[in-house]
Amino acid sequence: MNLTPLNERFVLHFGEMGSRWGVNRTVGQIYALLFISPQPLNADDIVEQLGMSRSNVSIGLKELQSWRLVRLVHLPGDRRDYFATPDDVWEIFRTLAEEKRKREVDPTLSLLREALLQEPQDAAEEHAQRRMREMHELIELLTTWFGDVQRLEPAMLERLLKLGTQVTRFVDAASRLGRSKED
Amino acid sequence: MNLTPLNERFVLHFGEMGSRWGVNRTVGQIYALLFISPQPLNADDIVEQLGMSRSNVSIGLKELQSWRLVRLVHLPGDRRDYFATPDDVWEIFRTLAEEKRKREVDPTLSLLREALLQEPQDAAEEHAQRRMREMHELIELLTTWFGDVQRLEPAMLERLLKLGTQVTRFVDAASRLGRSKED
DNA sequence: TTGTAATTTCAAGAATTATTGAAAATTATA
DNA sequence: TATAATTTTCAATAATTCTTGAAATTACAA
Repeated sequence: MNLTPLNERFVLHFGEMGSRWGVNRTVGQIYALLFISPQPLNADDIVEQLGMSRSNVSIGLKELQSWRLVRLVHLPGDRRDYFATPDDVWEIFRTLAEEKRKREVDPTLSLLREALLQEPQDAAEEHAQRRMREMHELIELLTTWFGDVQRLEPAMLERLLKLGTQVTRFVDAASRLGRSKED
Repeated sequence: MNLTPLNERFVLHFGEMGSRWGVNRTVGQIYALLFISPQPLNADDIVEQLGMSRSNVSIGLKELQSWRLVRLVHLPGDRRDYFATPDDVWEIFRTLAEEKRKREVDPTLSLLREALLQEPQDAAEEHAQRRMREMHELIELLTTWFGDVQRLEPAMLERLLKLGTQVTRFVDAASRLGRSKED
């Protein structure tokens, strides 16, 4: 691996964590390398710096593109494909959250919705369906909230986050004024 | 698999999704079964209903306990171990979030903190460190916020979520009054 | 077009992870 | 303490996923 100790450490860490995040080691490493790189890299740059096969890099880049975590860029007078991560870490977070929802949450929501339409056949199924309803309501609430909040300007989102639990004061006030959206 | 079609569907889905959540198929299935079960189940119940080996169930239950997603219970006059998921889905969500943070976020925060203490050796490292700082700040902000909010009463949390982006009104108001915690 | 550079696909082997039955260990209680 | 019930561990193998070099495909420039 052709990196300074500091950068190697970072890249290796992302490789290791990759498996916990649902991508393999090489995908994690490629992402990490692109994230800290001062300029876009082409596949051969990545091969050279990470010491993995060209085909592996090709597959890994495809995977990262499918997550919309790296974008393809072209440099003038060079026909090779270059890759870069978005500059704005808020945008990265948003993309990651959207993709995770699409892959890890939405299929479950669909299944639950479908299951809740069935007529329970006995007491056990009735109980199971009640549990599924609880799960569905929670996930629905969380994802709806997240989808709404995510659409805020990064600056507003940042302020909201920094405010933290202080917002509860306002939530209390809103409740007293009967202004909360539901219930 | 010894389940009604409705329940089997649910259990199989969790098995499939398991790999995306970072657990294997059997762990996902065991969790799903316990989640919808009207009463706690022992290992042999699980073996019978899911048709997997006793040892696999033992390993899967250990894994779920390490996630604090199932708890061990004992029935009077029965020495076998029974297992159940918490009743409150909010509690389940909270546990899941805490464990995910511990396993998937905290190690990265540590690494970033350590990397940011190093003296950059050249321009490239300086840029890399700047990127790591951006990442660190974002993750720190998100996890701190989440940790705070998570400690709220479920009822308050639910109200907050249902309010959604409406809170931004109050955030605006707070800013105008110079009351926001920082900056 | 044709030739070359660049990228992707593929099939094989390597590595990792999951699953199992059998044996061992643990636990409760007679 | 001995026994029987229960749970865990382990080592073998099955299944899956990853990695690779070579071949095929695609994109582009002359």
